[in-house]
Amino acid sequence: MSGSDVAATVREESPDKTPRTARGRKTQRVLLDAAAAEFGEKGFHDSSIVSITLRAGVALGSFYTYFESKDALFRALVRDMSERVRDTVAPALASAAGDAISREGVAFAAFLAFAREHKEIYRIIDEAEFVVPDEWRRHYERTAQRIVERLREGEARGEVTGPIDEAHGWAIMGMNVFLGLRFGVQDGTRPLQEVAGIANALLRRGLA
Amino acid sequence: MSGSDVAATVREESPDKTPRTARGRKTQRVLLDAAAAEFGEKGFHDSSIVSITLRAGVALGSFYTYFESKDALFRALVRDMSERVRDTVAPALASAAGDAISREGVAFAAFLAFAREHKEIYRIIDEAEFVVPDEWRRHYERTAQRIVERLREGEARGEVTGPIDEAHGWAIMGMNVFLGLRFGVQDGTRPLQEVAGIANALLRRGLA
DNA sequence: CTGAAACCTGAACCGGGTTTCAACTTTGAA
DNA sequence: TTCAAAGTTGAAACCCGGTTCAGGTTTCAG
Repeated sequence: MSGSDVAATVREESPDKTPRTARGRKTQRVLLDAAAAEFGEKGFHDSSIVSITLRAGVALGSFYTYFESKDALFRALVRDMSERVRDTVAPALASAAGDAISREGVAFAAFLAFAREHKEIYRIIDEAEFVVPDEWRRHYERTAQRIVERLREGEARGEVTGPIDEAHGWAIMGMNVFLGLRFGVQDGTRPLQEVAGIANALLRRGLA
Repeated sequence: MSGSDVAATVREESPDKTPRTARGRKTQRVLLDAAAAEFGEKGFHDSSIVSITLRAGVALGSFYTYFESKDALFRALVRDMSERVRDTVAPALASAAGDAISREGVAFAAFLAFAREHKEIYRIIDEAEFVVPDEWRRHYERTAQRIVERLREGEARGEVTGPIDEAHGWAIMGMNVFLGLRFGVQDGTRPLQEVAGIANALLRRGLA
């Protein structure tokens, strides 16, 4: 997350908490990174602000200079993660050739690689369902929407058979998420292309 | 969950807590039901044992006659939910005709209907990822395994093109779970058959 | 009918974690 | 250089909820 993104996210929640100096921005950044590590390891409820500030090498009280509460921190973090996933998949997609379906394969492969590298980020978004449901919803709605848009472009080019529905977005996203969980987070050893290949064949031709 | 199932689940965790009399079994049942409602509404961490016992109309201390801890209760509940889902899908499948793929459609439709009727159960299983990860894993591994087995039977009958992989199970399960979330829990108004139809067409022929 | 086991009760214990706050230090614009 | 604003600090107030426990009540096998 860029500094300005953090600021924007925080401003929405609590206008006064935005850092005014370079020193302040640095401290907020350190807290955010420490929080990502902590939440990724222990989950939301077993993480404590004491432990996060300890990890960040900052006094307990300083936390409340930049975040209104533990929830607000988690919210900012989820927003950050969501953007990171998007910003990882987008460039992979930009440089990819092929039809709409093989492009979905590229997107999934990029996501899977990302999940393997950032298991903690993956987990944070999942837990958002219970901690900050609106932020969680926002993430998945946008992700599904992006899939639908890509498929509709493919539909316009005659690469996929329409009509493309919102349900297609959610179905493919669900596929990707669960495969990412199984072969990204739980088991990171299976060749990435093997999994992506199976998923893409399913998407292209179905099982019949 | 039948009484014996509860007993079995609890026995694994804490042999002494099994109720010995009819009165005891009734109290445990009341607690379990109150807990399901409470967890479904508030999630694990915003639910309290005080509130659960209040809801159940039972003294706080009685809780510990039947459950070792809040976690143990949640564990028993997850097991219960998992079994209920399985026991709802199985009979629908048993009386279904058609090839392996349309049978998956039947299974999904049954699941979706179930999700609409028991949103709280759905949510409990989701949160298990963070509260009782082993129980959560058990649930999804078994669910995926069942899908794989059904597809392999279809493969043997030449109804689907193999080889069927573990990844197929997770992909289809992910699809079902996310569609269940979107069109079962979030939006319960869209015609069930419409969603099931889209999912099944995707599964059968893909998008190309 | 009887008494030991099972069950019920809720006040109190207890640990942990979030949040506040008042005193102190650093920053940076004028 | 100066000083008001921004940032830092950590002890402690405060709150909450899981768990325990000792004493009373009910059940049911013998």
